[in-house]
Amino acid sequence: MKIGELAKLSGLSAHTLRFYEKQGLIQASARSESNYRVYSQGDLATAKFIKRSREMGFSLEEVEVFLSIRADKPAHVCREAKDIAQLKITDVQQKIDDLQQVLVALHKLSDACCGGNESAEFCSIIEALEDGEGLSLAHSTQTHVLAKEQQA
Amino acid sequence: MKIGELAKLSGLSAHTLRFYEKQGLIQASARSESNYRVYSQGDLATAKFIKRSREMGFSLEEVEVFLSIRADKPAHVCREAKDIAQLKITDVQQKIDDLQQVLVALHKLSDACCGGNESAEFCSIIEALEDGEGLSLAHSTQTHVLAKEQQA
DNA sequence: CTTGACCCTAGAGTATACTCTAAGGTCTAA
DNA sequence: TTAGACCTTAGAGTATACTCTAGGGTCAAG
Repeated sequence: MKIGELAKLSGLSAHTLRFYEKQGLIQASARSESNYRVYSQGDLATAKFIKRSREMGFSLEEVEVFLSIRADKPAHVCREAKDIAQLKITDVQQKIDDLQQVLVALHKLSDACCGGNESAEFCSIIEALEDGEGLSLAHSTQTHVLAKEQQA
Repeated sequence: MKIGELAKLSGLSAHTLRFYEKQGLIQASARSESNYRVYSQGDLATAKFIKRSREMGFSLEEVEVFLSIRADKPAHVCREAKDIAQLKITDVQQKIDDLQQVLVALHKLSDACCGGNESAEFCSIIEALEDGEGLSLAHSTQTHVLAKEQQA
């Protein structure tokens, strides 16, 4: 199959597939006479493997490791895969904890405000951000919990 | 005070303060003869305001709105501030929900694996990523929940 | 009068993962 | 034969928020 079909079947875009190829994650098993990428069922499996890994929150770098384990399983041990998964779990748990603290602080901020068409002269949100009272965010490992996610 | 002192007192770096100035968030109230930025107590309050807002998860764009409300409160209403806070709450809650789903899937993935020095030939992590069974991630509003955060 | 700590600017670099563009070639069906 | 859908490449652009560099000026202490 050509890249368009692989894209459809894998759920990744053709652009993304070419990008992954550049990153060394997946290669077309052949090229047609006209230099089109030709993919096999195995390539489809690989594409899906990558997609699933990404959905689980693994970075491309981590996916690369999984792929190399997958490519030669006898040469690797379970620990290698589990270590990555465990680190990711810790990471995700930390993010959740941080976000939960932010959420509590946000609720405090928001709940105190009437939210109406009243002048903001005494808006409790602005006031709270000004004096910082009652908004304590226990310091987590990540200073700017959300900073890294605001590209959504 | 000069930028170094403001940095110390506000907890923002001098670099960041200059960056925020470029973004129009904060201005030095004056310049010295040698063209050094000179900040007032009010500027310190503004710097802290920005820092607190960032810690609450607001983007620079959102902080800008807060600052403009703060700069002329009578010209604004509470709703403007509360709307931003509410949107952020929804946003954060969504992120938490998504991460929680990822966490559950990650646990499933990891718990099934022995994690030992056994050959990865039958590693359940790799297998699960291959066939995608039992890893269902209900589709949330954000396809790649973690994709945006992996710059941590 | 020199050292070291500070300050200035404009602009480039960092992180991650795409996403798109330009300029062109290929293929299929009407 | 021509439109339209597909494919190719290299490389630039996008998002956000910094973070750093180069090259230079300022200032107080010893």
